[in-house]
Amino acid sequence: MPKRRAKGQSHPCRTTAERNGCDATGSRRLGGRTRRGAPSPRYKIRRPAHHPLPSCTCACAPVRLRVRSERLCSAAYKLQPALRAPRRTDRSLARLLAAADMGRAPCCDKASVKRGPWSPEEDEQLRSYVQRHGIGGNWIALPQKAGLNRCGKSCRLRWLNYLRPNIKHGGYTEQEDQIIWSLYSSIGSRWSIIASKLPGRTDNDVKNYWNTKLKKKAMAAVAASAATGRAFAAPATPPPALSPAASASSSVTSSGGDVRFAAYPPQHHQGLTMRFDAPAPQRRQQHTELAPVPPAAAVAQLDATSGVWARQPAPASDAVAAALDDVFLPDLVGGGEQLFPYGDFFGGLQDRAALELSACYFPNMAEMWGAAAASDAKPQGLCNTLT
DNA sequence: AAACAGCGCAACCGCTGTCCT
DNA sequence: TAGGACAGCGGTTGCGCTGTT
Repeated sequence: MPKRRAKGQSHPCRTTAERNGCDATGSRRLGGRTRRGAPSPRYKIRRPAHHPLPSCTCACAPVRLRVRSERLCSAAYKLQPALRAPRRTDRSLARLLAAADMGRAPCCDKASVKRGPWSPEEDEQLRSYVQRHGIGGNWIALPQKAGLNRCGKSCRLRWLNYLRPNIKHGGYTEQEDQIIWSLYSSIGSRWSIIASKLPGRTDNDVKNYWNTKLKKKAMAAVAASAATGRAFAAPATPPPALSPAASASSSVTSSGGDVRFAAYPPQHHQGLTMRFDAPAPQRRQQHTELAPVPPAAAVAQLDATSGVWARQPAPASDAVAAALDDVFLPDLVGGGEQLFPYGDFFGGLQDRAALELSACYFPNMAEMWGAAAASDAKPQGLCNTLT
């Protein structure tokens, strides 16, 4: 049964008493409050205006953007200051301008297609069609062929996130928690990459899981460690060896990944910076030429006696930190100024544990970005096999 | 019994990347 | 080089469920 009721469709029962009595499961069903209009906390976190690049002389000064056209840039800014946003390109600006000029072309006629929750019948219709014919390389055309009165994007989403075989829902293990936690701290909210390391999980599911549960768990752990004055402790359960699939993807350039797992976990880490609400790093195109990054083993050493992560000698540590900044923060940190205010509430501590764990999956950062580039952030078994 | 409040998560929205002409 | 078309991604929304008052 779909959980959601279609927009504008009132509940079949009138009174609360009736509602309470109409639950098919037999349990009480009370209240039901919508939070319409209440902005989510994340919504309030807006990226600040960007700083101008010396090379950009236009009024907009779209920083660190790949916009070369002053004409497009100025036109866009005059039209809508909000267009002053990261990752703009000439191409995207031109498209935005065109959309503003003529009205955005919808991907489908939203008035005539069904929206909202999927019925079991629709699910079966889509499932059987895809199993018989595949996607056919065109989601837009699929609904018509399958006899579904749905938008192609909606069909795609439903299939990838729900109907696709071997999808897992809920029941996250400690190991999965650690993987998500570690990768998030390293690469930010690149959910498709993170999900690709978790067989059966979708990016949407991982994202929801992080936002609703794991983030709180992580924050509570960090807060607890801060309150006790002890260094932050990572999740207790060590990740076992990589799954065959993950191992295969990782073993190409990794000779030490699984070995490093054997040394996990550090019981106490000297400082950890979890970048909650961190902006996603710039996309892979900007990382095709990577800064030289030392192997992960050089990042930190676990003191077997004390269980404490020992700092490297200052020069090496600085070099590592600088290299990592090059990889992760090329557009966020510049001239000693941090543009996005994230992670500060953890006291500006340095993360080593997260790097350690993520290094198990991506023994070095070059491999990680290489994997991202190779997969184009496509989760395993998703679009690659369907489109 | 009823109302309130918090949460989970499916679905949507808007944008970017890529391919092609 | 410009632009159309489509896939994919990450952020956000909002409905239903459930515990509490």
